Amino acid sequence: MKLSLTEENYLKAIYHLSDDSAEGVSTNAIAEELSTKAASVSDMIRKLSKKKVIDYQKYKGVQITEAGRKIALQIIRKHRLWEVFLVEKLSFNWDEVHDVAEQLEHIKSTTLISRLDEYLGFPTMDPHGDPIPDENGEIKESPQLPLSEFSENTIGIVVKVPDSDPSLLRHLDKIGMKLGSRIRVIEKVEFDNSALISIDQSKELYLSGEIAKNIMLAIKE
Amino acid sequence: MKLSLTEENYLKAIYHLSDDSAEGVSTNAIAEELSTKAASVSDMIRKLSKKKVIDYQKYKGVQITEAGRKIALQIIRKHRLWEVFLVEKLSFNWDEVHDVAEQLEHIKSTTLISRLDEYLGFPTMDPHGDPIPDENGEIKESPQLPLSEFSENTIGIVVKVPDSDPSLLRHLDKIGMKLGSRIRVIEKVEFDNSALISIDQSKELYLSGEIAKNIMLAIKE
DNA sequence: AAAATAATTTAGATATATCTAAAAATAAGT
DNA sequence: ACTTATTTTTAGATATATCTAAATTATTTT
Repeated sequence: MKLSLTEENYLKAIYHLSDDSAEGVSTNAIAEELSTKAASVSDMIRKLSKKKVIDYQKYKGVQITEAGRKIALQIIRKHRLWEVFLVEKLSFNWDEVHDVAEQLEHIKSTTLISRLDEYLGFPTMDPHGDPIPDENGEIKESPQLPLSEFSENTIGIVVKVPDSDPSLLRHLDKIGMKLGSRIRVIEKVEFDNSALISIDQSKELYLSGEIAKNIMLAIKE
Repeated sequence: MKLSLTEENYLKAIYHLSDDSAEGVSTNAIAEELSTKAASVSDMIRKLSKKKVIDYQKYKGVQITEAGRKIALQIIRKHRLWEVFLVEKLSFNWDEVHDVAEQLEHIKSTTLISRLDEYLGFPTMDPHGDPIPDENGEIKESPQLPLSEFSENTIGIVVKVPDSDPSLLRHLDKIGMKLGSRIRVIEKVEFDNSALISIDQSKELYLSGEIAKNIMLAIKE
């Protein structure tokens, strides 16, 4: 199955939006996600439907097919492997990699991506903690909870932060919180849902409830 | 200056064809190079001319401008740096890298390319021995001659082979001749212009005049 | 230098990806 | 259930990149 760059981006958007609800994905939601107009989405939907990567009935929203899901996962695999490369090998900060990875994910070469995977030591998650699907599209997710729901005196490893908000990523970078950081919740403040935490057994600071809700931790202890 | 992927490919083709002669580059030559039709080239030429990356008068062929040359050299820089990456880091054979590099060269990010350059140790030539332009488009070329013109008992380092012919590249790979190989011309055969050579002070073999003409060596001794 | 040949450009089509504005279908409010 | 509002689709345009066929310009041959 050969898809154009644009078709790949649509399919990826539809895959991501499918996670949010079991319902079909609406035309407007896709338009919003891709910063385009509903009319353009309608056109593309018909094309993708003809290629059997989505199911579609007029006015009923779309659902990704198994074939489409496989393709989307391979694009996501490439995106995340390139992100690991950029951060680990080229010393990018994890808040700088998204735009470049967005381009690199469309490079066509199965040899390239399997060699890259090997070169990086077969990583299982990208620098934001998102899991990297394998060649068959399988994902191994570890059990995780938002920091805000951790109780006092428990420890977790940062495994996921939203990669969509640069200002949050910059802030986390500033306080020294990264993927893999060991977080201990020392004290929870009832009044504003903030929490006193320690990062990597050294720095202690208060984290607002708003931020805590966005940090996913793998349960450690 | 922002160019589309297609515009970049046209400009690169025009740059390469400009080397061959001091004359302007003909429409047909560009069409041939890009496996397209003269009519399409005519259209694109007008576009590139409007963007001031080439000079053009109807029916008179095109000449690349200084601005165009700078852009072409940056694309070539990216192409060759990626080739080094593929061969040195991902263990590609040097006859496998062209198609992938052809895609990677269009990734837009100055940070990416300067970090990649640093990561690779600021290489001066790609795996085929072609020089890598610096950020300013400067090229440092070392003095070189085809193997066929070396006299008996002289030594040279393989610095360049045509990257356009996979069958030649595969053959060179098979006989163990690579970029950087130390070649000694032991004996020249007058009858067919072949030559007895040694590769890296070990393997000895006869090389046809046809192949010898295509191997560029830097003069060593 | 006129005729033949080759190269190049234009005119008109097609395919992709997008848009705005209008029409049609669905969902929501009373 | 009927009107209103929202969502989605269609119709018609625009821009890019391509093509074929015809017209035009340049070059070569005799």
